[in-house]
Amino acid sequence: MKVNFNNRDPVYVQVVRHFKEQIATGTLEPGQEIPSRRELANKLKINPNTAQRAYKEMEEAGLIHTERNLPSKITRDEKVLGAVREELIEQAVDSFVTSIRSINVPLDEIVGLLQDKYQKESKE
Amino acid sequence: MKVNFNNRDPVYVQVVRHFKEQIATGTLEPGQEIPSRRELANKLKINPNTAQRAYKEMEEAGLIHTERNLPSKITRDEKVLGAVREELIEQAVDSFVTSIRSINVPLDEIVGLLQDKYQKESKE
DNA sequence: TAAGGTGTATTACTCGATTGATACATATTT
DNA sequence: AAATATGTATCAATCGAGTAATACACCTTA
Repeated sequence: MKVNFNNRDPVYVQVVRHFKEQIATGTLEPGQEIPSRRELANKLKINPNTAQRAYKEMEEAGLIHTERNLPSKITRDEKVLGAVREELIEQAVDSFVTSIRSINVPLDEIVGLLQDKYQKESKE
Repeated sequence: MKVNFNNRDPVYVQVVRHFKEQIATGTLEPGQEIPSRRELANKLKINPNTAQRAYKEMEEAGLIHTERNLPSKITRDEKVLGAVREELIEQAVDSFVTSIRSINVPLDEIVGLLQDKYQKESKE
């Protein structure tokens, strides 16, 4: 468990994003248990309330379930789980298309740039 | 002159972005005069200081030049002008690649989505 | 000369999101 | 029963970006 925090976005947003990525890539599986609020807070060196806020968002989005004091679990709802990946992708594509179109960049040029950068520079 | 403001980003950032887009697409030409701070503020219904801040950013970036009280002008420095387009594109591509890669989306799938959306939905 | 436009600097305020402190009920465990 | 861990709710504090108020020097022009 490791999250590369940036200084722009709120911590709780980045935590949610991180879980969504884990779900989208299958690293987190349906029904899998996740750390408690306080445990997560310890690992990530963040305030427990911040962890709670992230979990609350995910709970409301139906991504996780919590019963009493038992460990929260990733939902088994395939529909919800599938939508996570689609949502992340659509969001990225939409925002990208908006940016690019306002500069009138030909599609060919874009695809070329993407191919260059996609596999490359996985490092840093 | 019309800027579609959103509620996320600071106004002065959006103003700068707007000018950069105009430059990148050639709508604003080298040496062309731009409105005074107060005039722009009137048109866009924003505070004159906000306009000033946007112009200051552009001045520091070398995008515009200001002499005394004369109307500010778009720079004639071709190097700077060309870099604007490249910067906008690179920024968009980088951010997109980062998003997409963390979800492990195959490049083929991406290109398909892009082709669908790029020409489409110019409306809304 | 007076008036009105310009760019610019300094300062203050606002305002809201984000984070943190604290408390409470429940459940489990020892 | 006591202790500890859990989820949750409420409230307070912070804190900094963004915006605004104001003033000043300059120039042009009427």
